[in-house]
Amino acid sequence: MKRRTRLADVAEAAGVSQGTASNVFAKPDLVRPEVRERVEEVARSLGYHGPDPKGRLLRAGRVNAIGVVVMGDLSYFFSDPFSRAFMMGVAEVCDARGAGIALVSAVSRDSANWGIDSALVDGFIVQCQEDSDRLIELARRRRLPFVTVDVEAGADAGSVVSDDRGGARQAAEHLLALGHRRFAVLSLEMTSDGRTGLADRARRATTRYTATRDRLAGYEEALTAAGIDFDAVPVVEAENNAEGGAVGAATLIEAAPRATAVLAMSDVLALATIGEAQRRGLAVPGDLSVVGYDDIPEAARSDPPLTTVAQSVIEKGRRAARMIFDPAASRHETLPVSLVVRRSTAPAPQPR
Amino acid sequence: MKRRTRLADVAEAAGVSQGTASNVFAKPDLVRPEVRERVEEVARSLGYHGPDPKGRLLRAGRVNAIGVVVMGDLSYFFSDPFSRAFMMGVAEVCDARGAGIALVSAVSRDSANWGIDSALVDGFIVQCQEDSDRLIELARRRRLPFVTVDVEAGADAGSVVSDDRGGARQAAEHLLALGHRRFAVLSLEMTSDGRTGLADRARRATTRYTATRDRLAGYEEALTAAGIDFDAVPVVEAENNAEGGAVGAATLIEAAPRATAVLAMSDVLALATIGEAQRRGLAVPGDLSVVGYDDIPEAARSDPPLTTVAQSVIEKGRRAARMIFDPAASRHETLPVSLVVRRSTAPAPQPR
DNA sequence: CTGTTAGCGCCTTCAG
DNA sequence: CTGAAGGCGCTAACAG
Repeated sequence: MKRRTRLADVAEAAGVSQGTASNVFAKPDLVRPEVRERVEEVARSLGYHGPDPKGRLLRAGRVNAIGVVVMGDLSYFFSDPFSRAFMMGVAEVCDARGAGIALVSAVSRDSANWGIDSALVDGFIVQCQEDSDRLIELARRRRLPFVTVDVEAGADAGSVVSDDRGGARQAAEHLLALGHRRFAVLSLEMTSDGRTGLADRARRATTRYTATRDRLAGYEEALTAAGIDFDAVPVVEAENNAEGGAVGAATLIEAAPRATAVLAMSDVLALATIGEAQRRGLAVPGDLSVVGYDDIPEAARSDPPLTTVAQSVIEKGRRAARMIFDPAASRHETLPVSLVVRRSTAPAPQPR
Repeated sequence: MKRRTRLADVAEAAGVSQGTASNVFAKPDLVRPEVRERVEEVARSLGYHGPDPKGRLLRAGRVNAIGVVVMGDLSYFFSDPFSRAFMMGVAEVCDARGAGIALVSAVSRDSANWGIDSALVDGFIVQCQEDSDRLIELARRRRLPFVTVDVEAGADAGSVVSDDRGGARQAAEHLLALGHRRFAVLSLEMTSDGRTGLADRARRATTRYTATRDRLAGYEEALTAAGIDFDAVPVVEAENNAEGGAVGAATLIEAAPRATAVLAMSDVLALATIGEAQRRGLAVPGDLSVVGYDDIPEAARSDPPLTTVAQSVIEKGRRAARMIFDPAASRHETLPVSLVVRRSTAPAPQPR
């Protein structure tokens, strides 16, 4: 036996037309019971177990699944807590619609691979870090609905972003309200060149990662409005993990020994800063106040618990998925953020 | 404009045959540069951005993606650490092959939904809980390669299981060696009826989930061998999440106030037990020793760090995925488990 | 109810 | 190198 049996074989063997055979499986009520049974009988004896979705697909045009394009490779994706929270939101919406989720890695260049070019899906959700992301271009080529996350991609795509600038501003305003005047910023990476350390104004102007850019802008806006010269505030770039944060925090504390407040662009960096400060005998928040960003679960359990800016990653996933399914829904959403005040911030110490 | 432009339209507009147009995109070297450029030019002006994978699929027959059938719904899947680890293994293999991953929810009943019947994939990995799983039957109908995880499905399917019974026995033997004699078991669910709470012998006899059944058998084997009447050991069934675990742990502690050792069938349940014990002023391991199962990452970071049975879930994922891609690979594998002793277990407190 | 017909979009022969 | 033709498996539309 060469070929897998298909619907036409069954139809022929049962002496009915292909259309009728199709109905036996897709719309059984339309077929007279005796005919139906004969066809089913023949199908069984031929080892045919129902129509192949591949054929149906071409006809129907819809896959009933959406593709989620992940940065980096698939196995990193499953190890990343943000992706996970995001996917919970996406999955919730897909569950409700009976849709599937296909994971698409961004690293594939070869068109033989399963990638944005070749994935069988009805639409894409693309997580990006830069406005001009190559992935957006690829997704656009597919002419399928797609939504970008954390980046605005233009009129043809939906987008879900969170109010990074506003969140950063709130963090800075909180510290200003506590009387702080001498700040330092521990920044996420600005672009993909792997550079870390003190970032001067020229370096900051090259920022391509939107989250970094917007949070920086938010800090600047608040401090400038309070009459502080932002160019005099040291900004240190660090890799967003515990080690990178410790290195960055050390650089920061040495560059700005008189600072009383640190604005950290992520909780991971903020927690590393607290650790480094304590190692050097600085009390948090007694000598140094620290504000983070993200509100990861660890933020509530640290010592002291971290004041931070909370964003709902799950909600981001929900909105993104909904945009794919509801073409009528709003195309661009900005999710609010909120400042969560815990105990890593306190009034500025009195100058002596 | 009614229809999306397709390859045939481009070919016609460019005055070449469809075959040539196809080659322009799939095998550019085969086509004379001047012709190629003209076709590309026409394609651009028509807004055609390359062949649609849907058409290719039917011809090629391969999707280049595997389906992972998850128990329960998709959003639960992303919240479960065990699934996450498993997927890291699967993803690693898929990355290496340039294959994609499609998530298929098991709950779908409607054939219009994306389910095992309709997913566009080249093979399935099915995580099951019961031998006679309905999912296995559905997967078999698709006539695609499939492998079952945690269950042996028969000759036509591969399978990857781990030595649950042996692992459970080791956990119990460890506690016995520490001198414990008064045990309690916090069990995973026994079947799909949603029931939780104390499970008597009759209830236990109805167990359909293989992991639950085998671990229970392992505990029983070890305790019985040590002369302990397993029927007198309270067994509480709980949902495998933080809330369910807390409820179950509370029930357990109340049902067996004198127990010195808890055998928990998952780390999630074990961690919940530790939390609940501490909330009630019981010291772990001073008053109560707790052993988990799985060795999820959180187990090493808990307070106290959890003694548990490690199974390499990542490896399970790797093996399962490899079986799909390599029809020649061994079809049935049993992965070993190992006891990881940390600090949630200690010698039994002296009876007073 | 049932049969016929005509594609869905593409790729791959096989001739030229 | 290029063109013509057939078919991958199925279903919707339309006649009987």
